[in-house]
Amino acid sequence: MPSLTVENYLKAILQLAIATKSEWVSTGQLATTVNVSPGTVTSMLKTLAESGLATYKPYEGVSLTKAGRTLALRVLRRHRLLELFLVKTLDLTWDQVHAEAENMEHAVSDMLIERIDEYLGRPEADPHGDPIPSADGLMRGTGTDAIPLSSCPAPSRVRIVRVLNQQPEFLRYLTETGLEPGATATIEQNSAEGGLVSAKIGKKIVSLGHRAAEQLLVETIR
Amino acid sequence: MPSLTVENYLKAILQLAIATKSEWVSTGQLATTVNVSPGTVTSMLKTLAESGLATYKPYEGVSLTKAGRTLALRVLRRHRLLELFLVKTLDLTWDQVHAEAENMEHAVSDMLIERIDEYLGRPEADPHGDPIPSADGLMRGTGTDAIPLSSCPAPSRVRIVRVLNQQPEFLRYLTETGLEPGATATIEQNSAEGGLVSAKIGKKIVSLGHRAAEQLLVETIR
DNA sequence: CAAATATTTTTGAATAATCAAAATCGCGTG
DNA sequence: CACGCGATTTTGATTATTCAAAAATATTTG
Repeated sequence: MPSLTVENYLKAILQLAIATKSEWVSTGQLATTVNVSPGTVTSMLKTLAESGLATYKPYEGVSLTKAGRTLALRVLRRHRLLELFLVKTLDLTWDQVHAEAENMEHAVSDMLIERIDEYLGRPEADPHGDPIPSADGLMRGTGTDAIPLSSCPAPSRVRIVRVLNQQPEFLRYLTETGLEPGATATIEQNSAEGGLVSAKIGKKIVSLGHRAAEQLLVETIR
Repeated sequence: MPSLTVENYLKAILQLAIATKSEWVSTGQLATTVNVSPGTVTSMLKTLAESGLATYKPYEGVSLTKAGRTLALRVLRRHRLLELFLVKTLDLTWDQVHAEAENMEHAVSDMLIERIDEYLGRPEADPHGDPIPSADGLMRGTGTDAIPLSSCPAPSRVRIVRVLNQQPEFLRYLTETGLEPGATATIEQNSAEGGLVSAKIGKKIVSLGHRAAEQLLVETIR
């Protein structure tokens, strides 16, 4: 069984690969997200390569092998099901569950995860709208036609489907302003120059900088 | 924060101290329950002593300090609340939850445990009848007047309150025979010579060897 | 009470994960 | 195309946890 550390590296590689839309991930990126020094990453990459979990090309980067990807998806699945489970059973808020699931994801059995999946009715996404990989190791619809709020044309109506940033402060801000997955809003203004988007949500108008708006994926409706 | 390993040693010391009704625990006992070699235990005991979590006397054994005991009780509390939580929310059986909680107990925050405690209505015991230490670090009523089934006089009526052995096979056997906490039974026979106890539970008569009957704590009723 | 036995500690070594700092590599610019 | 800078890898060490086997200490027994 892979150690907690290995699981974390694999998960980080997968998530970076998805975020950057590139199969290969650099040592530096990994060092930052796993929060260790670059040298540590290098030696871990050799270990992963030896275990057949990743392909490592010095000075190039890493990519996951089939086995590595499967493992990483399993970790992600555990993480996301746990998040949703905690929200549903204990009413934790979506800004609390990420950190909690981060620890628990390495400590739960497949059997428990299966039970949770069943209990939750085989959900497709976690509280942030992130897709939950299926038990057979497939990443499901990555919010197929979802686009960043930052790139929505000025007069349009959208539904928020996913939030990419998991920082508690950010999430709490979204809750305050009503910008949660499932909510619908009308884009009133979107100026590239000013770098901000204004949307009417309920009766209020909310403005967000593009930096923040990029973290919200939405679907256009009607 | 104490490592997972340290937490496990502390928990084991506490449980052995309780089980043997002696403050001091020997290196050998610990080695067996933690499942490492005796030499490993010796070195860990020095570490625990240095951290102020235990008092170590070479060739004598260890005992927990106030700080060590508090920490150990917190681990036990997490373990037992998790067990009950899994049974209540996901319908796991009592023979499944021990192993699961064993892993999870090191990966959940105090906040989560508090939520679980609240959700469960501040329970006093886990599914095996083991008392749940309180949030302020006190071990509550250890089944005060409970005695081993093996020492129950022949004609008497008892209620099962606690099961000391957590092995899944044993627990499943108890479930099959109906010998679960809360159940009541009538002792029909108890012979020291034959080393077995027979009890009528519902309409059936169940016989148990003394070895097994020692693992069941009961209260005399009526 | 001394020899045999059991328990505990010491010793020497291994593994996993990490760091800081030195050495190396690769690429863009003048 | 050489130079230099930023990214990456190496090197040398450290910490935590573990083991097996040797040495030391306790305990039991004849």
